[in-house]
Amino acid sequence: MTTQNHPPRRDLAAMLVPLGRALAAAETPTLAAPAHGLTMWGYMVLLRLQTMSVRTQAALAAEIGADKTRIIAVLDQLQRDGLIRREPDPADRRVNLLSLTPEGRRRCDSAQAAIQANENRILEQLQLPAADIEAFLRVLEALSSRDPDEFMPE
Amino acid sequence: MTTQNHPPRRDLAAMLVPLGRALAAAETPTLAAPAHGLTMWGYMVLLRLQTMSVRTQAALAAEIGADKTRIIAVLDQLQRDGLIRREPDPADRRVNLLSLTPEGRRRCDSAQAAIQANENRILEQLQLPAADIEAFLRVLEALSSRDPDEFMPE
DNA sequence: GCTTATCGTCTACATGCACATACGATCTGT
DNA sequence: ACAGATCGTATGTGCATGTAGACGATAAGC
Repeated sequence: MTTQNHPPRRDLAAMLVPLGRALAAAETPTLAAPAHGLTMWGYMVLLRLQTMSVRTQAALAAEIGADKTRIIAVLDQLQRDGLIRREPDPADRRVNLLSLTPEGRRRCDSAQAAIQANENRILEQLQLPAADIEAFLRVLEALSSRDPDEFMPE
Repeated sequence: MTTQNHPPRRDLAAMLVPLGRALAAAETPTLAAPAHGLTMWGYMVLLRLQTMSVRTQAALAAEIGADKTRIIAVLDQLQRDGLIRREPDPADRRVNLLSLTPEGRRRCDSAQAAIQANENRILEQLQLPAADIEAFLRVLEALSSRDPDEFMPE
């Protein structure tokens, strides 16, 4: 490797924020389509519960970067649509055990398939080597799994 | 018909949006520090003008993903601080030619250096091969330079 | 000259969200 | 049994932002 200075690069946040906004805007119509009928927040919740069920609403909210009070209406709607279960924990009846219903999992998978198909199309448009794309996803995954506090300067 | 040997991956937007939020939050205190005295929007404007001067405010707003009316107060402040020039185009006196002052360039470079130092620290924490990081930045750059309209599904 | 369009600016309005607070139900420690 | 903490919920406030319209100055086409 040449120990040259990197070419002047733009800031991560200055690139990531508009990019995230643009991709989210591109997803919205797909999610809102009658086949899925999801909001962005609702989809975020389903995605999170897809991995594993969550014990409290506060924990769920923190994990998807939402306010504790913010997701109440979201959960109400998802439950009304029969996509999630919200049952009080028999061991601690203050907390709600949150999990996906079979229908919720189906809806989430279907929406995710449509969205990832579009994302693959976008990535292919870049005309970059597949190895680059894979490295990109690896780094992105690593960054996402970090605790945001570690980003703060000392 | 894509190859299916990838592990199930999360959605790009679902990863990028929280990540961008976290990085932006980490940048804010650095920008607000007395040495720089910048808001996030002000910094965005400086970063954009750092590359090249822009002919109209509307174009600048569109390029950094802001509203046309949104950046007026931002430009006012930057001009008051002597960081940008905003002179009416003699060829079309409706539009304002926007450019960085030497002091504006200095301030932008200084802020950017502080921010990128922190970003480099974050990237190193990931303990991933340097080639992965470089590929990540390449793909990110390519995605950022795309027209957001190309992200929309047909 | 007249009409139409564009740019920057200003104003008003609606919205989405974070933040704080309060309350009832419930759990925990003593 | 009692005090304090926690969880879900409801409510209000404030801020940042998007959207829309109107205005004056200016430009371009007929």
